[in-house]
Amino acid sequence: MPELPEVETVVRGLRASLSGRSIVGVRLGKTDFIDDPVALAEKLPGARIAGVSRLGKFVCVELVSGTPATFAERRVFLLVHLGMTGQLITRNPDEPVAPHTHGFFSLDDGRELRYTDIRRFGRILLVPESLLPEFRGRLGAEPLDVSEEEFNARLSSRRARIKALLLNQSVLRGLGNIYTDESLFRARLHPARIASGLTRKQLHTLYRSIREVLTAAIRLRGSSISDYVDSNGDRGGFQRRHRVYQREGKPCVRCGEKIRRILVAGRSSFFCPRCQPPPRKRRTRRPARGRLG
DNA sequence: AGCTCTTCCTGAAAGC
DNA sequence: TGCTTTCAGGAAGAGC
Repeated sequence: MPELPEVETVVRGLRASLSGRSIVGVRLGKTDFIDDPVALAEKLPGARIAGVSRLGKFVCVELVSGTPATFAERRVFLLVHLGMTGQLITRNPDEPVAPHTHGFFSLDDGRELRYTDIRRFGRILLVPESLLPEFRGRLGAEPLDVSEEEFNARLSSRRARIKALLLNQSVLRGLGNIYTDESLFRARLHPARIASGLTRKQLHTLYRSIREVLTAAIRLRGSSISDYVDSNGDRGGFQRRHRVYQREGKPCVRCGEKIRRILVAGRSSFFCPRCQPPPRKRRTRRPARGRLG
């Protein structure tokens, strides 16, 4: 499932191959995951791709229509969220089309950018330049850009479980199930720990761990555990470095204890019960047994 | 504020 | 073997 490192890898590939190209045509299949398919088909043809960047888990394609010298210039951003199984790949039109390909964006050099998404949990939307700040504002901080001070401020007063907060895109944008589990393992923090109960030092370690995990994962071009491939259709390599994710029952690389899986915030959460000790059980007030308890 | 539950969707895996 | 059921999961929305 594409998280920050996977999306970053896709973005780097697209930036290299799409920058300066123009979109000359749009063909769509199923459109239930597209906010406004009509607008997409109307506004994209003729637009020049001025840049490709990443906004959390969104691929952000900057499009410019019209001639720069005229008032007709319009800058819009094509935002693509890959969901669980989304793929953005550049192909030649004569190459075979993968099943579940629902978007074809023809380019002026003869190639096409294809969007494939088996489960259609992805999302495609167009955001005009004027509304981009608002869109960005609804998302949290970039995990690799956020300062340690802001990171602390966003977590230290929250009473939710740390895993739920790390997954929440309005707290930090870009982390998903794989990288929260891997970061928490490296920080030796149990996923169900309450954020406000963490010490300064634990938050510091977590901050560092997230950076280290994401940086290493980007270096290996992401994790391919199911459908993820980059913009060339190539798999990533970080799945070989997972220390807890999908390793239930296997020995902890640090202490040998069996990795466990529990549900936290409705998500499978993998952790080492020895390296990441569970939080103290919440005191449940029970009626006093005797007269004075 | 933050929890659980539900919905979307498909294919893999488990169950029978 | 083959059909049916279950499950996974990012995000949003409902309801508590």
